[in-house]
Amino acid sequence: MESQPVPARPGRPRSAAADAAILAATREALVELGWSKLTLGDVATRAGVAKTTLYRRWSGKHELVVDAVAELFDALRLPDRGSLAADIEGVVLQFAAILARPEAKSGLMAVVAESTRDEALRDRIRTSIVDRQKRLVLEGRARAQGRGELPPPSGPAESDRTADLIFDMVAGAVVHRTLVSGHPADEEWVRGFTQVLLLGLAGAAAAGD
Amino acid sequence: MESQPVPARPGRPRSAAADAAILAATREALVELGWSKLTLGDVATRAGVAKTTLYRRWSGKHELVVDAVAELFDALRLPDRGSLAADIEGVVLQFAAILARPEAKSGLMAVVAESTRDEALRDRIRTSIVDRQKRLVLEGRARAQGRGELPPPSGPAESDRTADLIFDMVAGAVVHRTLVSGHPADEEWVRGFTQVLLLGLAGAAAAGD
Amino acid sequence: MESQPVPARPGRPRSAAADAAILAATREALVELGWSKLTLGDVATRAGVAKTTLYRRWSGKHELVVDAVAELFDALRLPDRGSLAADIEGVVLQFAAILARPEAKSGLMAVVAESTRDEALRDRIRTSIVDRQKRLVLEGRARAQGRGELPPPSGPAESDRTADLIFDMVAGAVVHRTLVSGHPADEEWVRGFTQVLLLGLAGAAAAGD
Amino acid sequence: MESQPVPARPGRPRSAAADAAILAATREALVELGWSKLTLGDVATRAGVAKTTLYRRWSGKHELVVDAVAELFDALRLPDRGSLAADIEGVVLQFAAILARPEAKSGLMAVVAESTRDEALRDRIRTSIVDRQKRLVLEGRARAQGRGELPPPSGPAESDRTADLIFDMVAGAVVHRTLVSGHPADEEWVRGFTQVLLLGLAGAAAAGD
DNA sequence: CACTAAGCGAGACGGTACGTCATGTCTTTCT
DNA sequence: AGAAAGACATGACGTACCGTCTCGCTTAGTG
Repeated sequence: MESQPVPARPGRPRSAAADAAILAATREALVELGWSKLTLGDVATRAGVAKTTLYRRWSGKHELVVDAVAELFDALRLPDRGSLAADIEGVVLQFAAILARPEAKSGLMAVVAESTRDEALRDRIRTSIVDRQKRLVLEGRARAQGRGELPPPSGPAESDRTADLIFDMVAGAVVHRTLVSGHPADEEWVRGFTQVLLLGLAGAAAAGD
Repeated sequence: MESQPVPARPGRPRSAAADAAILAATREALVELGWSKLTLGDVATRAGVAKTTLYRRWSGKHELVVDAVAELFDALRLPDRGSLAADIEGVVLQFAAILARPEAKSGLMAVVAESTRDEALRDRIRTSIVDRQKRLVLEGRARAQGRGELPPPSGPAESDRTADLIFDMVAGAVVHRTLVSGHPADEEWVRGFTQVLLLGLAGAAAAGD
Repeated sequence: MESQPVPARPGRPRSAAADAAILAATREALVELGWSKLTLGDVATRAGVAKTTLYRRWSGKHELVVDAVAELFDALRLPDRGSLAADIEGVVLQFAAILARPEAKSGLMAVVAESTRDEALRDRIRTSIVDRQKRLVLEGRARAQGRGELPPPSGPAESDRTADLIFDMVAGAVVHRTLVSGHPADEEWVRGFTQVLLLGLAGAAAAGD
Repeated sequence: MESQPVPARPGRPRSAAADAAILAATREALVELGWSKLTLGDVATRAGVAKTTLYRRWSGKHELVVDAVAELFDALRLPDRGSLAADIEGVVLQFAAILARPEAKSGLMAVVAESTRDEALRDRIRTSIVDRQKRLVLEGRARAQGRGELPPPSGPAESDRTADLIFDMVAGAVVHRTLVSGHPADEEWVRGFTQVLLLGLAGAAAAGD
């Protein structure tokens, strides 16, 4: 029985090790050089790979950096600290810690900038990074509902709109604080921010009745 | 009064018209080409100016774009719509409208990205754009205090911290909504966002007593 | 007689058809693309053969083209037109006709150029092309001696030196006329050239006594 | 009075030193590397010049090498050795000496090879090298006519045809001897060749009456 | 009214990275 | 073991832009 749908194409298969080496080299170069001085030739050299191998897999600097940065955010976990507020503070602190790393901040804003003129890149960012982390908002809400901190789910449309708003507010505030204002998103700041967010959402939910 | 007649350096004075032409050409090129394809040679040509003239005034692409984009945000005004919520909604909508323009979003994110590795650029952004618009938060709060919607000013430290938080939350959420999530920051969204923000701030103020 | 049944090496024997297909494809590519734009990948594709197959038989572009071009010159025949002058004119015209073909001129000069720095290639050219066609000079002289147009053979050293000179003069003049001067080596030119050559050789033989 | 018709174009003028340095570097690279391993990047480096500067003046490797090699042949002089035969031997020996230099032989055949498919290159070779050296044939004949070794000039058409034939025979034979047969065109060979050529021409002239 | 000093348009210059292409080798699977 | 397919390391290609420079010319103030 041919249970695996592997096409078994002719010719030498692509090296799986090369992909990993390239993404790691990309992050390394981002740390050392930053976005604007990162060159694909240099990444290829660091990865011990030819430039052609790199171009065979990615169409350019932007696509490559999206993939390299996306892996960083996969480390995010929703901690169970006993209360909704504490859970949120925990995940926001993790998010802030990732954003504080040079390989994340330098590359992330640059691809967002480019994505304003490149539909395909925008989709790639949304698929690889944004939508993938929205799970945290949904998990957190579900857990809070289980604890009785939030009312049980209402209509899905309302749900989605609120989840999107939460995501934009959390990610936006942390990014702006870190990259634009240039101050660290430390515990104190996160506590204040979370308080405002949760009280505001609670108030809006009450008013929305 | 500006009584001083300028140091009066020897030699031919710099053309004032050139500066304006260059900044306008920069915005035009941002609209047509976006950040990454904008070249200083092209900007110079559009402005009817030699490349040397451009380099005599700005040290590079990043500095030039900061100045070109900064002018856009100077059009922001705090409208008097009768209530704090309405005032905020008004100014957020203006902000969203500017961010929706291609010359703003493409350039702004790019210089922010670069500023993560360039202290001087970070300062220039803060000076020319961020701090300059923080006036809107302060004006809005003062007006609301005059109306009695907010309690009179307490200590300055507390003040600043809250003003910074508000600024990060507003700017961050609108930027993230517009550029990352890719949805328009329209009236409905702004109303929901403002409601959460104000209720959250009020609740936090009450809790903070 | 070739009675030996070949060493009979283990494994799949090499395809004989492949060799012919590759040489034909090489000439075809020379016609269409010329030497400098001919690529081995393209030749392999045209021949319906993998690049590896090609490299198993030839060590590179130069060697391959030598073999492809050498076959063209094997078509040269010494015609029997009744007199030495007419015989020479006949063979020179054939030579000129081959040199006029694009697959010959483009490739031939290129390998000669490369052979100035590559001893092995120089030998290959001499073996496969030059020495092989020197037979025409020897045949022609023998036939003329049979007819009594030339005196019977003298010492072998003298012979060889004269044969070499004739070959250099004939091949050189035709090549230079065709490729450098860019004019056709037509009947009129060949008649004039042959006349000078034969009268010169006769005079030199008389003076050399 | 504006006697010099110098247009005085705007902008920085091209560096004359760069041209000379590039051509010298090209010859140096031809000696060390030969045609096929010569790269324009390397030439630029040797000349202490940017690749762009090189491409601003020449459209590619072939054009550049034509100019670099052409300068070599400008050193040819028609010596006055007292007789036509001696004069010819002298100039042929000079020609052979130049062709024996690696920077000449490697490059010359390569550009001739390429010129079979490139009309512009063919013209450039003819203009810069071939036609320029045809002067030697004409000078030599004029001098011999002055000495009474040759009859005074007849019709110009006949003249040109004979001059072309002489040029093709001399250049062709020396090139073929040197590059293809791979033997040096030394004094002995040149004497033999010149004898055949002159006796042949004399005989043909007599027969052509 | 010359003289000086800087600004200015034009375009050449030394660099650096780009993204593509060809070379010759290798690693697959199939014959 | 040969062959087809195609990935791979290497390195040159020709182009584009960067930021600097060197021209000749213009436009002020100053002596």
